[in-house]
Amino acid sequence: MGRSPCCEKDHTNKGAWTKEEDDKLISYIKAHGEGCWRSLPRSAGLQRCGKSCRLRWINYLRPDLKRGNFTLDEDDLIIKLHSLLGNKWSLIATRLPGRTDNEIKNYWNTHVKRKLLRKGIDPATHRPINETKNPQDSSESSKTEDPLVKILSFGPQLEKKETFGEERAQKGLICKKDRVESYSGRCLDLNLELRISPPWQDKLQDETNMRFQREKHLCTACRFGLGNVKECSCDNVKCQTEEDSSSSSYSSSDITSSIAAYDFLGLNTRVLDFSSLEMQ
DNA sequence: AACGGGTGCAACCGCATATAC
DNA sequence: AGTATATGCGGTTGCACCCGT
Repeated sequence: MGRSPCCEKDHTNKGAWTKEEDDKLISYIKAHGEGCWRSLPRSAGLQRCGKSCRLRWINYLRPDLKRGNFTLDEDDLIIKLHSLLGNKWSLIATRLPGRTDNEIKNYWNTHVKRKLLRKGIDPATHRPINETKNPQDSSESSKTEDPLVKILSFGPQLEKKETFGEERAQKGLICKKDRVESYSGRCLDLNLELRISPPWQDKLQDETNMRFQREKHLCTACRFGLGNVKECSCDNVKCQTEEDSSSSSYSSSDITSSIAAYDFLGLNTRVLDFSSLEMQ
């Protein structure tokens, strides 16, 4: 025998939460903290299943949630992160404090998708729509001169339900060399189920950290390496100059530029340095 | 004022993985 | 070791609201 059931499904409410239910949940979690969703409903006097309580708390009641419209910066970041991570909403949410995966997912489906389509970009592939229609042209498309397209096409499009580490390891496709080489390509071996290990190359780490500090002061377009194109909303000369010097390193195909590319996305390598991650 | 279509978002559903028994 | 539930995640749905006719 396994565990006992978490709740009696016959006696649970469904649908919209009432103010009273919200209050009960909030006061219970304030007193006892999050977790143990299984026993929470009964202890809190709620006729809901634990799963529903968890969802309500995480997506709506948590005090640290940032309500209101998404800012342009958040907008950009979501697009860039999605180009890297695909529909990994929870992962994307970790880079947007105060936003939940559900909120980002909804925002993506209702706003961002449409916005990208209007710009002629396929939201699924982050490539121009006419290019997406002809997938065998991928080698050609990588030669595009448009830096926006370059960056957007940089990340992998994750296949649904694919467990990168496991599947690729089984196929014998992954080794450290492969991972390093993939940085200069399309990051096909980006493994999201990794564990963190000490920095793999300190010098590189320092450089990217310094860069991150500098770029905190730049506009979004410049942070993403677009300072010398139309997308730059920053009229700061210093910003433009810095971008000029950095974009050259970005265009090279070595690993330094690739990791720098991640930093353009605000993915400070202290948090998301794939080079320092190991396969499970 | 009534109606219908479009939109946004909270909540549900089903699945994969982790974990307790 | 095997089984069943808990948890977490992404996809989908349903409803309230808005707006144009």
